[in-house]
Amino acid sequence: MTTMQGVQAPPASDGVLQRELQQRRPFRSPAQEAAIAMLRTADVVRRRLAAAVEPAGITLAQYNVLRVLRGSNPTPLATYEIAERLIEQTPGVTRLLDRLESQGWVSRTRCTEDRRLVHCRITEDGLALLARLDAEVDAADEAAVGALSNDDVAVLVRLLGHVRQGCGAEHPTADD
Amino acid sequence: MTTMQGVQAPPASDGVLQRELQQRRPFRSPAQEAAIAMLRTADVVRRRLAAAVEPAGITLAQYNVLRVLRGSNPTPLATYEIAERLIEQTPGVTRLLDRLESQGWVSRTRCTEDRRLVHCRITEDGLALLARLDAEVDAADEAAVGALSNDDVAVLVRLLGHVRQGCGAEHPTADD
DNA sequence: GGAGGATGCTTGACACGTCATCGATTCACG
DNA sequence: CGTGAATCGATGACGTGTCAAGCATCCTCC
Repeated sequence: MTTMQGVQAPPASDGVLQRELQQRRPFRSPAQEAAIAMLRTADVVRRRLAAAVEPAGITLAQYNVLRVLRGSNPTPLATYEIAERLIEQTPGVTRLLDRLESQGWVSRTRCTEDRRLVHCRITEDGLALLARLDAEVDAADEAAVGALSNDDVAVLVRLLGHVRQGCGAEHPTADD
Repeated sequence: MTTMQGVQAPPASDGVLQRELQQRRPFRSPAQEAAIAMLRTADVVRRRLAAAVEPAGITLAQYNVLRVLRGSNPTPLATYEIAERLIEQTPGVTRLLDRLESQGWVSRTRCTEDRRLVHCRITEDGLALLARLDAEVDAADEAAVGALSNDDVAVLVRLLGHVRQGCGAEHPTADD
């Protein structure tokens, strides 16, 4: 890219990250530093969210499915529609739903008009569960970005959007 | 207050219904939007990196272990030291090493001075594998953040660093 | 209306993340 | 010296991500 660094990556954040890491060598490029920062940060945020949700007996992946279903409630969603709306794409939605249904948070019925489809809805118990978790999750979100000003949050969201576009992946960012 | 919307209003006490309607909005808070953006973006980036690495027959997690070992080469690392330096913390390093060793990318030897430790080193074949993958991985990194200016990359890295600190998680992440 | 293809879901296989536990080894302290 | 705590690692169990294959159902086109 630019000529300013050969092997030496210019410190995007004055080398703080690098120093924490006890790295013997700097990042090969700013792009690499950014990619690693994104993966690590998301890992930390995911952990934080999972910790907020798991005391209730569900995993973060299950929670996200419930959020999607709450967002469409009372209209049911087909399994593939849930998959499309999840943060992390996965063909494993069927199994997530298996466990959610066995715990009573979700109900499934075979669609009569198109028997290939399975209509999924969140139950009253599921809604109550989410309502109980909202505060915890909001707190986790706030903890994650609380150190940032409103402007910084907006900038962060915008830059991340550019990154997603650059990776050529763009599907809706929906949940509730 | 909230604009009514005639979807089958359940007889809820005001708070409940209002909450439902609020959740029809895209995001409940800027913090939530940012958290979701981070998770989704990292997912996209991880996919891109995994695609760059898996044609060579290793997973992204295995690749990251090899990168850590290359970073310390020729000094061997104990298993727990590898775990500390991985991007995503995991107690499963033993199993990652099992597969890497069986494929010949890594060699392990029981430490003679402290028999609890297992010294792990990357093999010559492992180094060659990484050398072959460097270009692919660099390209993936560039693809991810290529849409951003250098200044934007620096801003992104800085903001992500603040988020990590806010989550109160600081552990090392080294790779090469 | 019947054949072929597309669609939606399920299942199986494997790797990984996560937690709990256990065995082996080392070290600190009495 | 010997006991007990701490450390390191392996292992088992469970949920999930990922790919591939299989099955039922629908649709299109002949």
